[in-house]
Amino acid sequence: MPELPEVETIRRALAPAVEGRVVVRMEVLDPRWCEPAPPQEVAAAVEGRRIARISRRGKYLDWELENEVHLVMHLRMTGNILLVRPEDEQPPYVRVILALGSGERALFTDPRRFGTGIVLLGDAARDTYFSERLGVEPLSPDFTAEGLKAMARGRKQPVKAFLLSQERIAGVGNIYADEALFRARIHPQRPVGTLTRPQLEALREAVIESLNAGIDARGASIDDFRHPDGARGSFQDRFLIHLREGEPCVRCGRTVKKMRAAGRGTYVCESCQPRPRARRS
DNA sequence: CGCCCTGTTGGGGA
DNA sequence: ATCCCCAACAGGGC
Repeated sequence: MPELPEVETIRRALAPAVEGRVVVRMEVLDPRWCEPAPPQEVAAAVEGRRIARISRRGKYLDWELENEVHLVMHLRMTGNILLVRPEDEQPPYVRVILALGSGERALFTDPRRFGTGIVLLGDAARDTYFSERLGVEPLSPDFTAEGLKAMARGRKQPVKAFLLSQERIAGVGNIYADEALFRARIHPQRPVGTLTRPQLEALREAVIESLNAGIDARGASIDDFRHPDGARGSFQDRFLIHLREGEPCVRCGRTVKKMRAAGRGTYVCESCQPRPRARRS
């Protein structure tokens, strides 16, 4: 579930509920979560600190605590944050517990245990961590056609792999990449360097539209995060192309195909998104 | 019932 | 750069 829109949804729901509160205690139940740092070291850096702000960069969630202590989380594929009251039943797959006082706790749940967390001391350390891994925020004014053009120039890399590379554009995952390519009518295996200026502009707009559609699809109420299935809305309803193998394309009616691109399952309408032919860059 | 495949992520090695 | 495998688990198909 966590691509940029899902993490942003969690951030919006969580922020008003936890900002200003103190992390009374932190329990890391799965040591792998913060590897290689020892869980008690992570807990010690966090405990007793007030939560100043919940922010997001790419698919990372940043708990900004007082004194520039950052608890940076990545939910990977199945991670989620739940806010539970004392009387609530403990949901399954809890990996980390943040006790916020008065019995309320924020839980990091994750069936597959791919999710991770790290403590970064100082805003500069946080900035470095992100800038080493993440490129432009697609929903920011920095995401321009000129920038896209510069990044794409001369590259033979398939456009889908390009969209998925977090070091270039931060936060676009498998589903939204398919969605954006469908909206822009571009085939996933098209070498990114061969895209025309109008196509790059269409792609830029399609990325933004797809991400916003994901964010808007759901009201980010904190109540969504008070039970185990919180914020996991019906998935396929929000997407025009993803998980539609064998079904008619919503635009032309031809059958949606499933293929492999950039190592991931990829859905495409070969009529709306014609296969690349010429091999130039 | 059991085996095999797939997957919303990213990192590492060939 | 690029492909493949891996992490750990659930769910579906056969």
